[in-house]
Amino acid sequence: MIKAQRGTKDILPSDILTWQEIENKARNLFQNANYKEIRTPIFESTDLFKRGVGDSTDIVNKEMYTFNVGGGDTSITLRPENTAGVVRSYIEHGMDKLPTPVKLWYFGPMFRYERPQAGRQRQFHQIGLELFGIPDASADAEVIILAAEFLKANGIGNLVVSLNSLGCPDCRNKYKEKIKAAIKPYLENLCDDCKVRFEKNPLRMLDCKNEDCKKIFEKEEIKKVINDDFICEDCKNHFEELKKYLDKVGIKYEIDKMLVRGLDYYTRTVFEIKSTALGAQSAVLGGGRYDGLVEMLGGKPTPAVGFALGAERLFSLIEKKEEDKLDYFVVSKFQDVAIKTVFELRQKGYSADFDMLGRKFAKQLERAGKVAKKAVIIGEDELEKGFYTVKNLESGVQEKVSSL
RNA sequence: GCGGGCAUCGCCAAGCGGUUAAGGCCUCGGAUUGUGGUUCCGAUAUGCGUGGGUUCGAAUCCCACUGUCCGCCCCA
Repeated sequence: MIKAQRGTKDILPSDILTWQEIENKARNLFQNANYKEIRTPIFESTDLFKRGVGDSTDIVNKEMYTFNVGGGDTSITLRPENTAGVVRSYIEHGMDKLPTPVKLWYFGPMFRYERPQAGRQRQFHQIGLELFGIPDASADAEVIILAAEFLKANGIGNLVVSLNSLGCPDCRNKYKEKIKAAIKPYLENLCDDCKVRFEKNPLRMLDCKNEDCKKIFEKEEIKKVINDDFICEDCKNHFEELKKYLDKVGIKYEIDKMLVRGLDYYTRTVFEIKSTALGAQSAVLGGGRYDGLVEMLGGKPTPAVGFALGAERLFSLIEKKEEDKLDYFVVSKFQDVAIKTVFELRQKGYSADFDMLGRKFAKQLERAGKVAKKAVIIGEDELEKGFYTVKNLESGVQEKVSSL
């Protein structure tokens, strides 16, 4: 038997209403906020992700589905995330000529070759949005507010946003050097991963889960450097402004100096929303500002901010939507009459179905009782005298009507 | 890439070396040739993830593989 590939899942009819509900809520909320939906291709040039997501990230280094096509001279990759693709589209279609800001949202499958576990699949879905052209913290605030609103709309209450600022490239580089200087004496005691990170991407050391590394970062002298406000005046003001906006709207947040996201393109604001109900993969949603990405991918310098949300993780947190019963189930041994009646009911906008196997009366009614609110009964009497018997299947009350 | 648990019908699940592999749900048929959601009866795994092995005998023990779940890493 051929089975679904490892790390992929069928979304079955029993779950589809809940999925549709998630998508509907995103569509309503984001379109109300003047975001337009964009659908970009599932695969892109491998180069886009190498440059966009970053060569030093795990995503690019070991998790991409990459193929050589066209006789081996074209390398394509199944998108592991969608920001790079949306930015590519933004540049390619000259969206910088559109009124500022340009606000886009998306929903679709992403692909990462990882070991599946709770809350992690190889094909998974993300809902996200991107806002282009606004350097002011009001843009960061809007994006975070929409993220919180969206979760709230899905019944996730009491959420707290983890917030941090990574600074701009300038202050971040200075910060990196300071951290490296502080940690250097302990370099030998770090885990192997952190030794590599020390050179390639020192900030990601702070995310390390290794107990020995954690202990080192807990040391007073190092903690002081980490917690030191390294960011420049402009970045600091930007961050303060953002907090002010969030306070004004009443969004709860906590500053997490350790929050360092794993994609290279983030600048200044980064944020994450977690749930303890999810197990090890606790992040439901993550995002931040990426002021350098558009330029890095060949566009004009354009500030931007966005987030992405793991739809499967959200799905596991929310109450499942039950299927509604049909308005009518037509019960009759005359199949031609049944099919015509069902057709007419549907034309009037009712949901309706009938028995296609010519089962006997009791069985048809049994089915009706399971799937519908009302049964329309059409037998010899009804046919002859030209009326319908409508039975309310919840109350058992039955009445004769001349039309439906 | 590295640890640990688990794998019996569409779903849940008993079985723990010995003749025909419980049970429940769902599905299908009947009791009941026009009144269901209550009840009763019947049907549905020659097979227990796959391949080897141990044994007179294996779903039950051993090995390998595969899958899945949980964790590490990383991320949504």
